[in-house]
Amino acid sequence: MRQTNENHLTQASEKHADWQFLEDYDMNRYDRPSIAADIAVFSIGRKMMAEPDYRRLPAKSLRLLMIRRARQPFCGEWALPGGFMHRGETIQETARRELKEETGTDKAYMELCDVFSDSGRDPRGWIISQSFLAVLNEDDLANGRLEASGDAGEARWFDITVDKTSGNRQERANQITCDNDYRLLLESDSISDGERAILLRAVIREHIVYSDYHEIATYEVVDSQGIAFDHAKIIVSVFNRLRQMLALDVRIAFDFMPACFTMTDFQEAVELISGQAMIKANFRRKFSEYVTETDRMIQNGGHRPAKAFVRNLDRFYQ
Amino acid sequence: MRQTNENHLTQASEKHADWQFLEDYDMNRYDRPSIAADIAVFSIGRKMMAEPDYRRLPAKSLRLLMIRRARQPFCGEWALPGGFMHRGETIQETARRELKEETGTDKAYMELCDVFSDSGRDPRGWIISQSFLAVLNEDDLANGRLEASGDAGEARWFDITVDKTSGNRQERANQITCDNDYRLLLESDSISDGERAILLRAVIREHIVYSDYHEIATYEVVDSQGIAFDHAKIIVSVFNRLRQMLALDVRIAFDFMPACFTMTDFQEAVELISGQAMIKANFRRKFSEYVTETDRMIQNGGHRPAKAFVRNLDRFYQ
DNA sequence: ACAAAAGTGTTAAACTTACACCCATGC
DNA sequence: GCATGGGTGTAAGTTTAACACTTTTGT
Repeated sequence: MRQTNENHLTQASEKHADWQFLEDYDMNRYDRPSIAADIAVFSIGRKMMAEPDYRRLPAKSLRLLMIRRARQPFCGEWALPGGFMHRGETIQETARRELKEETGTDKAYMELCDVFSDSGRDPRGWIISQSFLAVLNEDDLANGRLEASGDAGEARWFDITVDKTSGNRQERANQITCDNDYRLLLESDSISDGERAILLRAVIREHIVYSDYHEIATYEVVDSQGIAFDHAKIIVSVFNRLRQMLALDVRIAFDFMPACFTMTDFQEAVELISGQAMIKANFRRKFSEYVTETDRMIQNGGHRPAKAFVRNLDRFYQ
Repeated sequence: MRQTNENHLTQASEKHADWQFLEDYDMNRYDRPSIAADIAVFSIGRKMMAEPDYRRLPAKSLRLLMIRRARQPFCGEWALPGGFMHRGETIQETARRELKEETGTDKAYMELCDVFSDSGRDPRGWIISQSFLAVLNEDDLANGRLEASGDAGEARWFDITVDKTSGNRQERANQITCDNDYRLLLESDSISDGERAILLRAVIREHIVYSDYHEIATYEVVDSQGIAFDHAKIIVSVFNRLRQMLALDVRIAFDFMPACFTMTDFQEAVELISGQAMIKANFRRKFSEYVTETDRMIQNGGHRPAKAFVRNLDRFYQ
C-alpha cells in the first residue's frame, strides 16, 4: 500500500511527513474508469472544381478529420482521432500526443470542450471521453504528414455540415422544454486517385429543460450511420462550441489562417465557420484592427491582385 | 473476460453480435485514475453592518462555499466541496450528488469548467479533478440545510476577492510570453455565535505563451495558505470563467437572484461578479428586456419602495 | 470588352455612455 | 428637512448594417 503510492510523491505532498493517512484511503477499493481524449480537428480546405474557371477563386469548405477504425468495436466505421490517457501526463498532453500521432503536427490551437461519461457509451467498458476542439491552419497542415502522404490510409478529411432540422418548445407550469434536432453530414469527395466518395450522417437531439431558473441541456444520438461510438454527438457538441466561440471573439478564426492571407480568405473562413454571410465593406472595417497590411500582393486569378495581411499581434494581447 | 464485460452491455453495443473483439482490449492492462468532481459554489450574501442605519441597504458580497477537511491529507485546511465519481453515474450526476450532500439542495445552475490532471496534484495517488461552477440563489439557499442549521460545522461561506497583482509581457522573435499573478482572498467573518474569523489566501500565476499564432495558458499555485490540494488554482480558474460568462451573457447573473427582486438587487449582483460599477439608468435600459415588472413593491428602508421584478422567460429562450 | 474579385464611401439606425434631474420614504 | 435609494430623460459618441460605387486584373 505504502509502496505503491511512493512513486507518485510530489512537491505538493512533501508537507505531509506523516503518511499514516494513506491507510485511510485505498485507491483500489473503488472501481475506476479509463480516460480517453477525443479530438475534433477542424481545418479549411479547398474544393476541387468540376469545371475550372481562370477567373473564379476555388471554393472552400470547413473540414473535420476522421479515422477509420481497423478493429472492433465499430470496425470499418469512422471515429474521431484520440486515445487513452497514460499515467504521468495531463489530459491536454494526451490530446496533443494523439494529435501528433495522427497528423504529424502538434502545432494547433487546442481546447478542452466537454466530458462524455454516460455509462454504456463504449461497449468495451467504463470509458470517459474528454472532448477537445483543435484547429489546424494551412501552414501546419502542409508540414504535417497528413497532406503530404496521399495514401488512402486511415485518416481522411470530411466536409462538415450541421443543420438544425427542427425545434419545438413546450411550456408547462414553471417549466419550459425545448427539443432541437440537428442533422450532421460528413462528406469526403476525394477526387484524387479514384477513391470513392464517403457519406456519413447522423441525427442528434438536443434536449433542453429550463426549470426553476436554470437550464440543463443533454444530447442524444437518434441515428448514426458510419460514425463510431457516440462520436456524432461529440462532433455536434464541439462544432456548436466552435460557432459560439467565433460569435464571441473572432480570434479563433485566425487559427485557421496561414501566416499571410488576404481579407477575402479571412472573410471566407469566418463565413464558413459561422454559416452566415457578411457584407464585405463592413467585415473589413470591423476586423481591420486585428490585421496589419504588408507590402506583398497575392495574385489569385483573372482579377485585381489582393493585399497580403498578417495578424496584428498587438491587438491579440489586448 | 467475456463475463466481466457483459453487465455493461447497452443499446449502443447491441449491434456487435460478435464479442470476439473484447479479447483485443483488456481494460485491466492499463493503469486507471480516480475521477473527482470539485465544485466551486457561488452565491451572494448580505454582510452584517457594524453600525446599522435605517436608511442604508445592507452591503452584499460574492461568496464561495468551502469545506473544512476532517482527515489527512490537508487535515484542517479548507477544500472545495466534491467527491469521487461512482460507476453508473455521469460526472454531472456526481457533481449534483455531492452538491446535494453538502448543501441540502441540488437546485443550482451547474456547469463543467475544466479538468485538472497534473500528476502529483493529489498525494493520495492518480486523481483527476473535473471542476464545476455552481450558483445558488437566495431561495434555494434558504431551502437547503446550510443556512438553516447554524452549526459551526464543516461547511462555511467565504467572501471571495481575486485581484490581478502583477502582469508582465515579454516579446521575443515570434513568441510573446505573459505572466499574470492573481491574489486570491477568502474571508469568513461569521459574526454569529462568537465564531472566529478565518482568512485564507493564495497566489496563483497564470503563464500564457503565445507562439505560432495560438496561445496556451497554464496556472501554477505559487503560494497557498489554508487551502487544500491545488484548489486555489481551481477557484481562480472557475472564478475567471464566471466573470467571462457574465461579460458575454447576463443570464448567469439571474442564477444568483431569487424569483422576485428589485433592479438594484440585480445591478448589485452584476457589479459584484464583474467587479465593475455601472450607471443605474444605463443598466436598467440595457437589461430591461430580461425582466418583467410586477405590481408588487419591495420596501427596503427609509426611502422610496422599489418595484418588484421577475425574469422574463420569453427573453431567456431567445 | 467583360467577368470576377479588390477595395472605398455614404447614410440611417441602433446601441452605449455620461450626466442631470425629479420622486417617495422614514426618522 | 434630509439622506438614501427609486426612477426617467436627453444628448453626444460609437458601432452596426445596408447599399452603391470605383479599381485592377487575365483572357
